Amino acid sequence: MLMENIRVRFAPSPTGYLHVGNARTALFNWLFVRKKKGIFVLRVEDTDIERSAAEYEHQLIEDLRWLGLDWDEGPDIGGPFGPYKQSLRMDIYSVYTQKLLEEGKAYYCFCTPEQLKKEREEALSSGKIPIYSGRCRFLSPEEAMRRLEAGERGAIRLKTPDSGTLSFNDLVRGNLSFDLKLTGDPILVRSNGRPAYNYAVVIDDSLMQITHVIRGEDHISNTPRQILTCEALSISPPQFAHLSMVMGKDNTRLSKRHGATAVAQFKREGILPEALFNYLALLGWAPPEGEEVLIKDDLIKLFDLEKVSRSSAIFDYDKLHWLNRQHIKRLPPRKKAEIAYPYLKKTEILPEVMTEEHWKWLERAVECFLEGVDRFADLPEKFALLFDFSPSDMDKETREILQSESAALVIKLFVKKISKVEKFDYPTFAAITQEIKEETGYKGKSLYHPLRVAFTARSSGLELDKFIPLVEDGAKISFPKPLKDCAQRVSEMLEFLQ
RNA sequence: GCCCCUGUCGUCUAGCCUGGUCUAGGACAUCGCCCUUUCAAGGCGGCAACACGGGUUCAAAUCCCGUCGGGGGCGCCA
Repeated sequence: MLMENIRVRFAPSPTGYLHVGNARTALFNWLFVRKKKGIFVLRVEDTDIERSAAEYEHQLIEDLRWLGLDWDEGPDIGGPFGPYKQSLRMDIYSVYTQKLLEEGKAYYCFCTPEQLKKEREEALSSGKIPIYSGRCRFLSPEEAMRRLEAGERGAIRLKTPDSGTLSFNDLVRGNLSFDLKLTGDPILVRSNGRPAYNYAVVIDDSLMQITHVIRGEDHISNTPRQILTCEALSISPPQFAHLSMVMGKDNTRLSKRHGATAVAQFKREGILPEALFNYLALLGWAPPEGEEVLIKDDLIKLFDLEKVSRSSAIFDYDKLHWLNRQHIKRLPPRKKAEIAYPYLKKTEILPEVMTEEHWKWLERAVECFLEGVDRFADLPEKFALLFDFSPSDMDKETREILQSESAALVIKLFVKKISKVEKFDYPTFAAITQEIKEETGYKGKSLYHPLRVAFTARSSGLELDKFIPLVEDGAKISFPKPLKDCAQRVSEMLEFLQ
């Protein structure tokens, strides 16, 4: 028997791709509940038919799973308190609505949206409180019935107190209190018969026995309304915890113009799910010990909802990238190659069908190039060092290296010597350069720099002890675009020079 | 306009509840040095913050008040 039966939920509406802000909310819920060994519920809030789409719902589930979250009850796996989609729960809500109407705790409102909008604007411009006037509150039930029967469509509102204070304890912010005269009668059911968000959540959370509601700060001012609804329904409200918002660099809500915001986008760029997971957990929370590179199990152990920051946090792409590098490093070589493959196949560096020989080579190549790479999507560009060798496209800096006094001689000698060797590898390279060094007296930069350029047509890149074996072995394997070996490269370079 | 939340290095934060141990700690970024046949990685080091103004106190980042800044909300959106 569990001492406390903690149940939390993540309740997104399928109106767009999963945003990192929402992902963080989901993650904090997950961390909290996994630590407490409770139940995580996924519920889809699709009461707004105009904006919801099935396509988004699938994407949402996929993104959540990719991030590494799992749930114990949800629309895709069912559970004892289903259905887990609000659009499938319409008849449930109406039972409660009937009850509230009968008890006189809710009433029909026939004001039109246009009328309400006008009133709101007038109130705002004259400095008054822009809340519902309560005009229909005093309509008798008989009058309401009459108008309904006459074909008028009405929304249903909750009758709320006109004065007093309502306060509740927020798990991250402490005691919060609100002046009830500033809270108008909220719409429970829209005139199209669909429940409004604030109403549906209350009923669903109660029926699904949710004990802790962990959500964004933008819901703080909804909370009094929801507690009032609980009271009308005679149910006890859950505990609340409101998380701060995620901002962009300019301290406005994180949006597309700041960079990637959708989980799927980070996935596409080659951010590891464990890195995004790790980063999101660090956004507004810090582990007590100081070590920040953490995996899920560590995070579950260390997480503490009450230690979550109350102020908003700016999303830092640099730190995400750093964490990504840290997590990439921890991956076994084969895994890195497998993740890298799609990115390289897409740019036609690697073939559709990979032999074991390809994989082995790729493992080595990826191991070399991944150093200092932020995301897997940056890899094709790095591989160009191997696959694109064109002396005619060299940049200014590279050409200058070739114009140094040592360059022509070193390359010429090298071509001569390499033509005599059976098998070229790094030790051979070392031997040849040693000979050139002795013959010409050139050493260090003046010796190696021209050779680097001769091999790569670039002034920087991999270290040659890594580059040479990779190219030599790669040249023996078939690729969509063949890999030239070193001998060929140097002679092409010499040709170009003359 | 009104209400609510929030304010420690450029950024994420530790410390704040339970004043002194804070000449404010860590991480990212940045800068410098080392390593190195370039770059990166790695190692070492530097720069850098208690929003402001009043109180309370022997003593305030920590407690109180005010100001200012930032965010959110005031929907038949969620």
